[in-house]
Amino acid sequence: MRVLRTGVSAVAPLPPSELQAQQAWLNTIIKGDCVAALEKLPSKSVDLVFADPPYNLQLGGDLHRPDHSKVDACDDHWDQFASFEAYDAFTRAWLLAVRRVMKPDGSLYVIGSYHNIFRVGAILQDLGFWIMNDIIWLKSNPMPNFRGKRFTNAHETIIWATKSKDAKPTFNYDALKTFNDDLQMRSDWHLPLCTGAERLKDDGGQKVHPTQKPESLLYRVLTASSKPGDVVLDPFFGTGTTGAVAKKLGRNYVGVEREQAYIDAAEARIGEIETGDASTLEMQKGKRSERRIPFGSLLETGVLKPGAKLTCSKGRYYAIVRADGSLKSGDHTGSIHKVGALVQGQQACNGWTFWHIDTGQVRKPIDDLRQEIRSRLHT
Amino acid sequence: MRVLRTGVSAVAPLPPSELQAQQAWLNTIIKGDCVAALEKLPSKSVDLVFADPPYNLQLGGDLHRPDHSKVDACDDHWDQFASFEAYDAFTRAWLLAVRRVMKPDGSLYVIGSYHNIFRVGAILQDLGFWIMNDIIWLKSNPMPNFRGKRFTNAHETIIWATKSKDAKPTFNYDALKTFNDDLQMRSDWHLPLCTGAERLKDDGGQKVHPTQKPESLLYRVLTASSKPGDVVLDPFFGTGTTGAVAKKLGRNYVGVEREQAYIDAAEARIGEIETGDASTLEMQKGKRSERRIPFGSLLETGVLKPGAKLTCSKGRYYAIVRADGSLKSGDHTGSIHKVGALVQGQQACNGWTFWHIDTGQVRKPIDDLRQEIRSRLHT
DNA sequence: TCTATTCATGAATCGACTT
DNA sequence: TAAGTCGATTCATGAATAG
Repeated sequence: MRVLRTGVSAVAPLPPSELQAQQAWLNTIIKGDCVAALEKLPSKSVDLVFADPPYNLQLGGDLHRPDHSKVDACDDHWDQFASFEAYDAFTRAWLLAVRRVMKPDGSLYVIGSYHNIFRVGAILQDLGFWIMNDIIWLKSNPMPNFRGKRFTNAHETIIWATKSKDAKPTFNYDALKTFNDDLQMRSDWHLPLCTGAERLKDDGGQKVHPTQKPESLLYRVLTASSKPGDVVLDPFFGTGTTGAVAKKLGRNYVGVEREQAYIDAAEARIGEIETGDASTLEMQKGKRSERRIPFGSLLETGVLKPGAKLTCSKGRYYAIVRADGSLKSGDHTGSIHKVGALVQGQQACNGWTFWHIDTGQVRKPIDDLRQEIRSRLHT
Repeated sequence: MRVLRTGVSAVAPLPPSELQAQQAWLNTIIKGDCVAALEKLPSKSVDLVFADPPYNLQLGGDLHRPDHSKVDACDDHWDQFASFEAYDAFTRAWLLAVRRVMKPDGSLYVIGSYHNIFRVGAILQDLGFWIMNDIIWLKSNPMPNFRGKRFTNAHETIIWATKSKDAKPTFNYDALKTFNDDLQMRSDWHLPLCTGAERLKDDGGQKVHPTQKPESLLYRVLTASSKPGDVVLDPFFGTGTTGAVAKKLGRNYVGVEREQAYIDAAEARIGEIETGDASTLEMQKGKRSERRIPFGSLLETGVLKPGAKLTCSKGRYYAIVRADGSLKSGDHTGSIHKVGALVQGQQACNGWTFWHIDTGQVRKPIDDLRQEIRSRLHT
């Protein structure tokens, strides 16, 4: 087994120095176990690490959707660990290996879900890493919760850490602020899942990797915490999203991956990428559309109180607001929309404009109350 | 020092049983250290716990300076390790105390930031708690990052956990869905900070508590994971947001707090709250909690007659109703569910929504017929 | 060619009750 | 306790298909 593979993308996009040009591992994928492979790299050689380690999901039996189709779960062998202890030992080992190759002012990003991220975060702290932020990737289109037993798991957590408290990592504050319409970039990132043409598929049309990350996510990480010519390491390279974005943005990458199938897909993918003129590249922007205010917010915020009486504009129908945000009108209960439709005997109804509330001498639609909350949120 | 304080709000809002009315600690604030105070409570007596623990018990104020100014604290590895260890020991102690008083199917919510939440989450898992979700409170109006060295820290993390993997916690799925305009509730909650009139101020206009949580946050937690009459514990009661919302929503509360000033503020605050009346506190129920109507009832009541023809929504499949409540479709016979599955070649099928009947010009699911019987039974 | 409808799918720790 | 039965349960998006 060759330890170093020189793939189609072996030429560094932007080697800023003679020294880097001599390093054979730049812009390659190293095949093998993460810890062993990282021993091939010199210490203090990496500016930025993005790590998407196994999440250690502990799934039960099969899960079916309401239409009885089966959910294609992430049940690969590499995600299975015998115990929390085993997962912790694995995590400590790769974090130490990564720590050695990081430059003193380098940055580390680790992504995970509630299954593993708390263990990763605690171990990071135990090893002396310094957490700069935790960042929330909010998925605009997550998979729903089919059984109605939990909240829709609509996000993942990313930890940004440095090697020590004293580190002074790259942080392109102004670039991010400009990108974000002159507002500071926040710790919540609204980005869609990796789907469509970006999602790598095999000949059979099946996804190549169960957990391919969107390029928009890496784009934001690299834009925030690296400079052109920097070296970006991904110790769990998978199908190479990190390498693809690094090449696009004129950064050098180095990946570590165990599965040959993923390496092949990644090399083909990165080979097709051209390093762009950075000024022409555009980050995928978060949705800035006006946020939805659910009816329940009127109760949470106290704008409306449980027991309040709502009427239609003419006072012909009425309903009582219950604490959980449902309405009750005679035998009918349900959302403002559902009850609005039921009392009128119609198929559908916009509860926001149908239901009114009497305040003093004025009867106004509850949509006005929502507007009040919106203006509060904006200030 | 009195261990039990019977404040202005000592009367339980909704004691559902004689037993609870006899328990002196219900709807009181217990003054003292969290672990010691919880020993006064019987085991398995609490339905829901909301905990907002200190972030830095032994770490000093270092971690939380909003201006990120350099701290002159000892930062060598040993001290750092010792500090985290002390925090971990504290966390383990109060989580074990809470675990004892939780009912087997009770829920625990813990809120924190990146400074402490990873340690809390890992310890939760180590102690055998089972994480149901992590929830992100997204602040619509967070404090900006003044120095431009990090992302604006615009969120906090809440962990929802049960005592064990096998627990079956209260989760008012349908109420939350109705609350959220008929979309299932997600793990990201967009809520503003506690400001304005809701924020408790002392005579000098200074905020009474540095980290008062908004009532909207507790409203959602209690709406999700408790029922009217439940017992809600807050082991770090502060100025009593948990108690205030519990009383509003007809839940019993019990708080633990060390600082007399906070206890005074909380008792005054809760004393002014009025509990909503029972009908408005009723939660939107799902179908599962409604009375079961077997298919045979449709025949018994004459809503459906033997020999009736059922079809799927598109009319592609059909079946004949037999007098014993079974269906016959070609060679397939059996229950509405079994025959529905068989004709589609699937493992399972909800016959109530799969099979339809033509009534005049409308084709409607037989579930509607069941609904008619239900409403008849209610009147 | 354009529009409307249907279909597929994404890191998921995803029953409850009776016999 | 284990097995069998009943029957509850999904949102956003893009691609494919139909009109």
